[in-house]
Amino acid sequence: MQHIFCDNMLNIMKRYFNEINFKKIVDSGQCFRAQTLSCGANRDNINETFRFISQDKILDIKQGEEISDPFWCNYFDFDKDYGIDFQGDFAKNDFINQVAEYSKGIRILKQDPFETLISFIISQRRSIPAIKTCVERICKRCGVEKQGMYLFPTPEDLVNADISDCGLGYRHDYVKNAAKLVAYGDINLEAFRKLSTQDLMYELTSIRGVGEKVANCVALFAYSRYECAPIDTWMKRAINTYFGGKNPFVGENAGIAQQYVFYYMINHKNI
DNA sequence: TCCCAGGCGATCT
DNA sequence: AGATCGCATGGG
Repeated sequence: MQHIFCDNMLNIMKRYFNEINFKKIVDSGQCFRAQTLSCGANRDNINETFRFISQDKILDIKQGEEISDPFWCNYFDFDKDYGIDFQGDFAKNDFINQVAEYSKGIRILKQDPFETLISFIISQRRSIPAIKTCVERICKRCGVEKQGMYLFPTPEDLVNADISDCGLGYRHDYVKNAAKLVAYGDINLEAFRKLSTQDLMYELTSIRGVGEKVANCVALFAYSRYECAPIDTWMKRAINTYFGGKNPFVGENAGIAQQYVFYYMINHKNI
């Protein structure tokens, strides 16, 4: 079976999935505005607060705290059983074990489609810190202020604002064009939810500045298409280093396996 | 300073 | 259909 790698990795990981790890999610590269709020010296970081922003909601939460708000339960994908009991032989793989241990607690978020689309258009050929800087700039430029934070702009906000000095580079026109498509109703990101993954990918890649990789990110991180596995420079490196150049990230949970490997890779840059 | 970053579109073979 | 190239900017 082609997707045996992904199934095996989830099989390993199910042992660990009794707790979400907010810190890892903040640093996982799937969202760009979540923060770890610094909170004085504590060597165990036991009092760290994590701040998530989605649509017009802000959540401050500490590790171990319960979430009851249905909005955030949905955001953190509580309904998805990451401990799926896959069948098939278990091929012991040292790399899979390392990744599962290292990345345990990350979940695939259900983010706002417009924010995800714009953010990942901006993401191309940028480092994660640089993406965060750009996204924060456009929020501050034209997003609504709330509790000292700035919400991600609506399509209309983005169309009407001058964001030419937000450091977007050649992606500026891509962002403006995508915002116009949504603001003018030429595409309906909510209606995309009921498309097949194949049709969703077709619609997303028809937007200028959206290729296979960015479309996969939007499909996975906004529309929960777990079979979509974005392959960027880090994932290419992983494939070449650990899988002999053959992409193992295929199958119905490929995107989840991909995200765990991605998190491992960006935190092991010396390899 | 130099290299590279969650790539894409245009333009070739 | 595959391979190559230019692209704007910021972080390490």
